[in-house]
Amino acid sequence: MRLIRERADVLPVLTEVFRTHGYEGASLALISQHTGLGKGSLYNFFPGGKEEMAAAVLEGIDGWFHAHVFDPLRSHEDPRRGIEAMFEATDRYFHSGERVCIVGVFALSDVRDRFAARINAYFTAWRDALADALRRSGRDEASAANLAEEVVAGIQGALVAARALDDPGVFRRRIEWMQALI
Amino acid sequence: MRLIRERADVLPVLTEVFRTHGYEGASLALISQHTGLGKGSLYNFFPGGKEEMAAAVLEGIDGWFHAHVFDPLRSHEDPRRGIEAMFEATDRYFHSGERVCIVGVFALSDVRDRFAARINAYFTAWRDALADALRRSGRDEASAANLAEEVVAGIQGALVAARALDDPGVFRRRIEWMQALI
DNA sequence: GTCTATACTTTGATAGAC
DNA sequence: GTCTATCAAAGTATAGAC
Repeated sequence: MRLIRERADVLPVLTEVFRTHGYEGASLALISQHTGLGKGSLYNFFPGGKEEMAAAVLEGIDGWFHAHVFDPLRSHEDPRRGIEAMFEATDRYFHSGERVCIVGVFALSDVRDRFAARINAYFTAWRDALADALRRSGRDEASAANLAEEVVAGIQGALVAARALDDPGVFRRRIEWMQALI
Repeated sequence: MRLIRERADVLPVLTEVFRTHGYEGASLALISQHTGLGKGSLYNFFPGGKEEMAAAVLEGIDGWFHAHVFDPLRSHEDPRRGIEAMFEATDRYFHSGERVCIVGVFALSDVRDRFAARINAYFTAWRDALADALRRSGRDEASAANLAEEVVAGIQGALVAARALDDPGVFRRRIEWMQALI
Protein backbone atom coordinates (compact mmCIF):
# COMPACT_ATOMS: atom_id res chain seq x y z
CA MET A 1 0.00 0.00 0.00
CA ARG A 2 1.33 3.34 -1.03
CA LEU A 3 0.27 6.83 -0.11
CA ILE A 4 0.36 7.94 -3.71
CA ARG A 5 -0.95 5.78 -6.52
CA GLU A 6 -2.30 8.19 -9.09
CA ARG A 7 -2.49 11.79 -10.18
CA ALA A 8 -5.46 12.45 -7.97
CA ASP A 9 -3.39 11.69 -4.88
CA VAL A 10 -0.68 14.18 -5.82
CA LEU A 11 -3.07 16.96 -6.74
CA PRO A 12 -3.81 18.37 -3.25
CA VAL A 13 -0.09 18.63 -2.43
CA LEU A 14 0.60 20.13 -5.83
CA THR A 15 -2.15 22.67 -5.30
CA GLU A 16 -0.75 23.73 -1.97
CA VAL A 17 2.75 24.20 -3.38
CA PHE A 18 1.49 26.30 -6.30
CA ARG A 19 -0.70 28.33 -4.00
CA THR A 20 2.14 29.08 -1.60
CA HIS A 21 4.87 29.80 -4.11
CA GLY A 22 3.18 30.77 -7.36
CA TYR A 23 3.99 29.25 -10.73
CA GLU A 24 7.60 30.32 -11.00
CA GLY A 25 8.34 29.77 -7.33
CA ALA A 26 7.00 26.23 -7.37
CA SER A 27 10.22 24.53 -8.46
CA LEU A 28 10.33 20.83 -9.22
CA ALA A 29 12.71 20.40 -6.29
CA LEU A 30 10.09 21.90 -3.98
CA ILE A 31 7.33 19.81 -5.50
CA SER A 32 9.43 16.68 -5.25
CA GLN A 33 10.15 17.43 -1.61
CA HIS A 34 6.52 18.04 -0.65
CA THR A 35 5.06 15.13 -2.58
CA GLY A 36 7.84 12.75 -1.61
CA LEU A 37 8.13 11.75 -5.25
CA GLY A 38 11.26 11.88 -7.40
CA LYS A 39 11.29 13.87 -10.58
CA GLY A 40 11.00 10.68 -12.58
CA SER A 41 7.76 9.78 -10.85
CA LEU A 42 6.39 13.28 -11.30
CA TYR A 43 7.07 13.13 -15.02
CA ASN A 44 5.42 9.74 -15.07
CA PHE A 45 2.20 11.32 -13.78
CA PHE A 46 2.60 14.55 -15.69
CA PRO A 47 4.51 13.98 -18.94
CA GLY A 48 3.99 17.63 -19.81
CA GLY A 49 6.01 18.68 -16.79
CA LYS A 50 5.33 21.73 -14.71
CA GLU A 51 2.85 23.27 -17.11
CA GLU A 52 0.71 20.14 -17.05
CA MET A 53 0.87 20.11 -13.25
CA ALA A 54 -0.35 23.69 -13.06
CA ALA A 55 -3.10 22.94 -15.57
CA ALA A 56 -4.23 19.99 -13.47
CA VAL A 57 -4.25 22.19 -10.37
CA LEU A 58 -6.39 24.81 -12.10
CA GLU A 59 -8.74 22.13 -13.36
CA GLY A 60 -9.07 20.67 -9.87
CA ILE A 61 -9.92 24.07 -8.43
CA ASP A 62 -12.42 24.69 -11.18
CA GLY A 63 -14.05 21.35 -10.41
CA TRP A 64 -14.28 22.08 -6.70
CA PHE A 65 -15.88 25.46 -7.25
CA HIS A 66 -18.34 24.09 -9.75
CA ALA A 67 -19.41 21.41 -7.28
CA HIS A 68 -19.48 23.55 -4.14
CA VAL A 69 -20.20 27.06 -5.40
CA PHE A 70 -21.32 27.51 -8.99
CA ASP A 71 -23.75 24.60 -9.27
CA PRO A 72 -25.43 25.29 -5.90
CA LEU A 73 -25.82 28.92 -6.94
CA ARG A 74 -27.74 27.81 -10.00
CA SER A 75 -29.67 24.86 -8.66
CA HIS A 76 -30.72 25.91 -5.17
CA GLU A 77 -34.45 26.25 -4.95
CA ASP A 78 -34.15 29.36 -2.83
CA PRO A 79 -31.51 31.49 -4.58
CA ARG A 80 -30.74 33.35 -1.34
CA ARG A 81 -29.74 30.08 0.26
CA GLY A 82 -27.47 29.35 -2.67
CA ILE A 83 -25.78 32.70 -2.20
CA GLU A 84 -25.45 32.07 1.52
CA ALA A 85 -23.83 28.72 0.76
CA MET A 86 -21.46 30.47 -1.65
CA PHE A 87 -20.18 32.82 1.05
CA GLU A 88 -19.76 29.97 3.49
CA ALA A 89 -17.87 27.81 1.00
CA THR A 90 -15.72 30.77 0.02
CA ASP A 91 -14.81 31.55 3.60
CA ARG A 92 -13.98 27.92 4.24
CA TYR A 93 -11.98 27.50 1.07
CA PHE A 94 -9.82 30.57 1.62
CA HIS A 95 -9.38 29.85 5.31
CA SER A 96 -10.96 33.20 6.17
CA GLY A 97 -8.42 35.07 4.10
CA GLU A 98 -5.28 33.24 5.15
CA ARG A 99 -5.10 31.46 1.84
CA VAL A 100 -4.82 33.18 -1.52
CA CYS A 101 -6.63 32.34 -4.75
CA ILE A 102 -4.30 30.63 -7.21
CA VAL A 103 -6.45 31.68 -10.14
CA GLY A 104 -6.24 35.30 -9.03
CA VAL A 105 -2.48 35.04 -8.51
CA PHE A 106 -2.05 33.55 -11.97
CA ALA A 107 -4.22 36.28 -13.44
CA LEU A 108 -1.83 38.94 -12.14
CA SER A 109 1.37 37.18 -13.16
CA ASP A 110 2.91 36.70 -16.57
CA VAL A 111 1.68 33.11 -16.80
CA ARG A 112 -1.79 34.55 -17.31
CA ASP A 113 -1.47 34.24 -21.08
CA ARG A 114 -0.58 30.57 -20.82
CA PHE A 115 -3.71 29.78 -18.79
CA ALA A 116 -5.88 32.63 -19.99
CA ALA A 117 -8.77 30.42 -21.09
CA ARG A 118 -8.99 28.56 -17.78
CA ILE A 119 -8.64 31.74 -15.70
CA ASN A 120 -11.29 33.51 -17.71
CA ALA A 121 -13.63 30.52 -17.52
CA TYR A 122 -13.34 30.33 -13.73
CA PHE A 123 -14.23 33.97 -13.15
CA THR A 124 -16.90 34.00 -15.83
CA ALA A 125 -18.59 30.93 -14.37
CA TRP A 126 -18.58 32.42 -10.89
CA ARG A 127 -19.90 35.80 -11.99
CA ASP A 128 -22.62 34.35 -14.22
CA ALA A 129 -23.79 31.78 -11.68
CA LEU A 130 -24.07 34.47 -9.02
CA ALA A 131 -25.84 36.83 -11.42
CA ASP A 132 -28.33 34.08 -12.18
CA ALA A 133 -29.09 33.55 -8.50
CA LEU A 134 -29.47 37.30 -7.96
CA ARG A 135 -31.87 37.60 -10.88
CA ARG A 136 -33.92 34.69 -9.61
CA SER A 137 -34.06 36.36 -6.22
CA GLY A 138 -35.87 39.29 -7.78
CA ARG A 139 -33.27 41.67 -9.16
CA ASP A 140 -33.42 42.98 -12.70
CA GLU A 141 -30.84 41.81 -15.21
CA ALA A 142 -28.56 44.84 -15.04
CA SER A 143 -28.53 45.08 -11.27
CA ALA A 144 -27.84 41.35 -10.93
CA ALA A 145 -24.94 41.46 -13.38
CA ASN A 146 -23.43 44.49 -11.71
CA LEU A 147 -23.71 43.13 -8.20
CA ALA A 148 -22.28 39.77 -9.25
CA GLU A 149 -19.26 41.45 -10.78
CA GLU A 150 -18.86 43.54 -7.64
CA VAL A 151 -18.89 40.53 -5.33
CA VAL A 152 -16.56 38.36 -7.42
CA ALA A 153 -14.06 41.22 -7.69
CA GLY A 154 -14.61 42.11 -4.04
CA ILE A 155 -13.61 38.65 -2.85
CA GLN A 156 -10.35 38.90 -4.75
CA GLY A 157 -9.69 42.34 -3.36
CA ALA A 158 -10.40 41.10 0.15
CA LEU A 159 -7.79 38.38 -0.31
CA VAL A 160 -5.18 40.84 -1.57
CA ALA A 161 -5.82 43.35 1.19
CA ALA A 162 -5.86 40.71 3.92
CA ARG A 163 -2.47 39.42 2.80
CA ALA A 164 -1.01 42.89 2.32
CA LEU A 165 -2.13 44.12 5.72
CA ASP A 166 -1.42 40.69 7.22
CA ASP A 167 -4.83 40.80 8.88
CA PRO A 168 -7.45 38.11 8.22
CA GLY A 169 -9.94 40.45 9.87
CA VAL A 170 -9.96 42.41 6.63
CA PHE A 171 -11.28 39.39 4.75
CA ARG A 172 -13.97 38.70 7.32
CA ARG A 173 -15.20 42.30 7.31
CA ARG A 174 -15.28 42.48 3.51
CA ILE A 175 -17.28 39.26 3.30
CA GLU A 176 -19.77 40.57 5.84
CA TRP A 177 -20.06 43.82 3.92
CA MET A 178 -20.78 41.97 0.70
CA GLN A 179 -23.32 39.72 2.37
CA ALA A 180 -25.15 42.84 3.47
CA LEU A 181 -25.28 43.98 -0.16
CA ILE A 182 -27.34 41.01 -1.26
CA MET B 1 25.13 62.93 -23.05
CA ARG B 2 23.76 59.64 -21.91
CA LEU B 3 20.22 58.46 -21.53
CA ILE B 4 20.97 56.93 -18.15
CA ARG B 5 23.14 58.67 -15.60
CA GLU B 6 21.77 57.65 -12.25
CA ARG B 7 19.44 55.32 -10.43
CA ALA B 8 16.50 57.63 -10.93
CA ASP B 9 16.76 57.18 -14.70
CA VAL B 10 16.62 53.40 -14.48
CA LEU B 11 13.75 53.29 -12.04
CA PRO B 12 10.83 53.73 -14.46
CA VAL B 13 12.10 50.93 -16.70
CA LEU B 14 12.79 48.74 -13.70
CA THR B 15 9.28 49.38 -12.43
CA GLU B 16 7.75 48.37 -15.71
CA VAL B 17 9.73 45.12 -15.86
CA PHE B 18 8.78 44.15 -12.31
CA ARG B 19 5.16 45.05 -12.95
CA THR B 20 4.97 42.96 -16.08
CA HIS B 21 6.89 39.89 -14.88
CA GLY B 22 6.70 39.90 -11.09
CA TYR B 23 9.70 39.51 -8.83
CA GLU B 24 10.79 36.04 -9.90
CA GLY B 25 9.99 36.61 -13.55
CA ALA B 26 12.02 39.80 -13.72
CA SER B 27 15.36 38.19 -14.53
CA LEU B 28 18.54 40.22 -14.74
CA ALA B 29 18.74 39.30 -18.39
CA LEU B 30 15.32 40.85 -18.97
CA ILE B 31 16.19 43.91 -16.93
CA SER B 32 19.48 44.31 -18.76
CA GLN B 33 17.70 44.07 -22.07
CA HIS B 34 15.03 46.64 -21.22
CA THR B 35 17.35 49.15 -19.57
CA GLY B 36 20.08 48.73 -22.14
CA LEU B 37 22.58 48.34 -19.31
CA GLY B 38 24.95 45.45 -18.74
CA LYS B 39 24.83 43.51 -15.51
CA GLY B 40 27.97 45.29 -14.34
CA SER B 41 26.28 48.65 -14.69
CA LEU B 42 23.18 47.45 -12.92
CA TYR B 43 25.24 46.23 -9.99
CA ASN B 44 27.01 49.56 -9.99
CA PHE B 45 23.69 51.30 -9.39
CA PHE B 46 22.28 48.59 -7.15
CA PRO B 47 25.04 46.82 -5.24
CA GLY B 48 22.40 44.79 -3.43
CA GLY B 49 21.31 43.22 -6.72
CA LYS B 50 17.76 42.31 -7.58
CA GLU B 51 16.41 42.71 -4.08
CA GLU B 52 17.68 46.28 -3.91
CA MET B 53 16.15 46.98 -7.31
CA ALA B 54 12.76 45.74 -6.17
CA ALA B 55 13.04 47.74 -2.96
CA ALA B 56 13.80 50.87 -4.98
CA VAL B 57 10.79 50.18 -7.19
CA LEU B 58 8.49 49.82 -4.19
CA GLU B 59 9.91 53.00 -2.66
CA GLY B 60 9.34 54.87 -5.91
CA ILE B 61 5.73 53.73 -6.06
CA ASP B 62 5.20 54.64 -2.43
CA GLY B 63 6.58 58.10 -3.13
CA TRP B 64 4.33 58.60 -6.13
CA PHE B 65 1.21 57.60 -4.22
CA HIS B 66 2.10 59.78 -1.27
CA ALA B 67 2.53 62.77 -3.56
CA HIS B 68 -0.47 62.18 -5.83
CA VAL B 69 -2.93 60.29 -3.64
CA PHE B 70 -2.28 60.06 0.09
CA ASP B 71 -1.17 63.64 0.74
CA PRO B 72 -3.97 65.21 -1.34
CA LEU B 73 -6.47 63.03 0.54
CA ARG B 74 -5.26 64.51 3.81
CA SER B 75 -4.56 68.09 2.81
CA HIS B 76 -7.37 68.96 0.42
CA GLU B 77 -9.55 71.64 1.91
CA ASP B 78 -12.67 69.93 0.62
CA PRO B 79 -12.23 66.24 1.46
CA ARG B 80 -14.63 65.21 -1.27
CA ARG B 81 -12.38 66.84 -3.84
CA GLY B 82 -9.44 64.94 -2.39
CA ILE B 83 -11.32 61.68 -2.81
CA GLU B 84 -12.29 62.64 -6.33
CA ALA B 85 -8.63 63.31 -7.09
CA MET B 86 -7.74 59.91 -5.63
CA PHE B 87 -10.04 58.09 -8.03
CA GLU B 88 -8.74 60.08 -10.97
CA ALA B 89 -5.10 59.45 -10.07
CA THR B 90 -5.83 55.77 -9.50
CA ASP B 91 -7.52 55.39 -12.86
CA ARG B 92 -4.64 57.17 -14.56
CA TYR B 93 -1.98 55.19 -12.74
CA PHE B 94 -3.45 51.78 -13.48
CA HIS B 95 -4.28 52.71 -17.06
CA SER B 96 -7.94 52.02 -16.40
CA GLY B 97 -7.23 48.49 -15.27
CA GLU B 98 -4.75 47.46 -17.95
CA ARG B 99 -1.88 47.70 -15.51
CA VAL B 100 -1.59 45.71 -12.32
CA CYS B 101 -0.47 46.90 -8.89
CA ILE B 102 3.04 45.66 -8.10
CA VAL B 103 2.43 46.02 -4.39
CA GLY B 104 -0.65 43.85 -4.66
CA VAL B 105 1.18 41.29 -6.79
CA PHE B 106 4.01 41.13 -4.28
CA ALA B 107 1.51 40.76 -1.45
CA LEU B 108 0.11 37.60 -3.05
CA SER B 109 3.48 36.05 -3.91
CA ASP B 110 6.05 34.43 -1.68
CA VAL B 111 8.25 37.53 -1.73
CA ARG B 112 5.68 39.15 0.52
CA ASP B 113 7.68 38.29 3.62
CA ARG B 114 10.78 39.94 2.22
CA PHE B 115 8.96 43.23 1.61
CA ALA B 116 6.24 42.86 4.21
CA ALA B 117 6.96 46.17 5.93
CA ARG B 118 6.84 48.19 2.72
CA ILE B 119 3.72 46.43 1.45
CA ASN B 120 1.93 46.90 4.73
CA ALA B 121 2.94 50.56 4.91
CA TYR B 122 1.60 51.27 1.42
CA PHE B 123 -1.83 49.81 2.09
CA THR B 124 -2.03 51.24 5.60
CA ALA B 125 -1.17 54.72 4.38
CA TRP B 126 -3.81 54.54 1.65
CA ARG B 127 -6.53 53.20 3.92
CA ASP B 128 -5.82 55.68 6.71
CA ALA B 129 -5.56 58.71 4.44
CA LEU B 130 -8.87 57.82 2.82
CA ALA B 131 -10.49 57.18 6.20
CA ASP B 132 -9.33 60.60 7.34
CA ALA B 133 -10.88 62.28 4.31
CA LEU B 134 -14.13 60.37 4.82
CA ARG B 135 -14.27 61.36 8.46
CA ARG B 136 -13.66 64.99 7.60
CA SER B 137 -16.45 64.80 5.06
CA GLY B 138 -18.88 64.02 7.85
CA ARG B 139 -18.79 60.28 8.47
CA ASP B 140 -18.34 58.81 11.89
CA GLU B 141 -15.09 57.05 12.73
CA ALA B 142 -16.32 53.48 12.29
CA SER B 143 -18.11 54.13 9.02
CA ALA B 144 -15.11 56.00 7.62
CA ALA B 145 -12.69 53.21 8.54
CA ASN B 146 -14.95 50.55 7.08
CA LEU B 147 -15.57 52.38 3.83
CA ALA B 148 -11.87 53.15 3.41
CA GLU B 149 -10.99 49.49 3.81
CA GLU B 150 -13.72 48.57 1.34
CA VAL B 151 -12.46 50.97 -1.33
CA VAL B 152 -8.77 50.09 -0.97
CA ALA B 153 -9.57 46.37 -1.19
CA GLY B 154 -12.09 47.05 -3.95
CA ILE B 155 -9.50 48.69 -6.18
CA GLN B 156 -7.25 45.65 -5.86
CA GLY B 157 -10.14 43.34 -6.62
CA ALA B 158 -11.04 45.40 -9.65
CA LEU B 159 -7.50 45.00 -10.98
CA VAL B 160 -7.53 41.23 -10.45
CA ALA B 161 -10.94 40.78 -12.04
CA ALA B 162 -10.14 43.04 -14.99
CA ARG B 163 -7.00 41.02 -15.74
CA ALA B 164 -8.69 37.67 -15.19
CA LEU B 165 -11.64 38.50 -17.42
CA ASP B 166 -9.35 40.41 -19.78
CA ASP B 167 -11.82 43.27 -19.76
CA PRO B 168 -10.82 46.78 -18.66
CA GLY B 169 -14.52 47.58 -18.50
CA VAL B 170 -14.62 45.65 -15.24
CA PHE B 171 -12.19 48.11 -13.68
CA ARG B 172 -14.11 51.13 -14.91
CA ARG B 173 -17.43 49.83 -13.61
CA ARG B 174 -15.96 48.96 -10.17
CA ILE B 175 -14.43 52.42 -9.84
CA GLU B 176 -17.75 54.04 -10.72
CA TRP B 177 -19.53 51.82 -8.21
CA MET B 178 -17.10 52.82 -5.47
CA GLN B 179 -17.37 56.48 -6.33
CA ALA B 180 -21.10 56.17 -5.82
CA LEU B 181 -20.46 54.78 -2.34
CA ILE B 182 -18.76 57.94 -1.16
C1' DG C 1 6.26 3.12 -11.19
C1' DT C 2 10.22 4.77 -8.82
C1' DC C 3 14.71 6.20 -8.26
C1' DT C 4 19.53 8.12 -9.46
C1' DA C 5 22.37 10.19 -12.64
C1' DT C 6 22.89 13.38 -15.98
C1' DA C 7 22.20 16.88 -19.84
C1' DC C 8 21.38 21.40 -20.76
C1' DT C 9 19.72 26.08 -19.77
C1' DT C 10 19.12 29.98 -17.07
C1' DT C 11 19.70 32.22 -12.86
C1' DG C 12 21.93 35.86 -9.73
C1' DA C 13 26.26 37.50 -8.87
C1' DT C 14 31.40 38.62 -9.29
C1' DA C 15 35.95 39.75 -11.45
C1' DG C 16 38.61 42.31 -14.18
C1' DA C 17 39.82 44.79 -18.53
C1' DC C 18 39.05 49.24 -20.45
C1' DG D 1 30.86 53.69 -15.21
C1' DT D 2 30.48 50.18 -18.68
C1' DC D 3 31.30 45.99 -20.78
C1' DT D 4 32.64 40.89 -21.40
C1' DA D 5 33.82 36.69 -19.36
C1' DT D 6 33.02 33.65 -15.98
C1' DC D 7 31.28 31.36 -11.68
C1' DA D 8 28.47 28.39 -8.79
C1' DA D 9 23.89 27.29 -8.01
C1' DA D 10 19.37 26.21 -9.31
C1' DG D 11 16.13 25.60 -13.02
C1' DT D 12 13.48 22.02 -16.20
C1' DA D 13 13.72 17.97 -18.42
C1' DT D 14 15.45 13.30 -19.99
C1' DA D 15 17.69 8.62 -19.83
C1' DG D 16 18.18 4.39 -18.06
C1' DA D 17 18.77 1.02 -14.23
C1' DC D 18 15.91 -1.47 -11.20
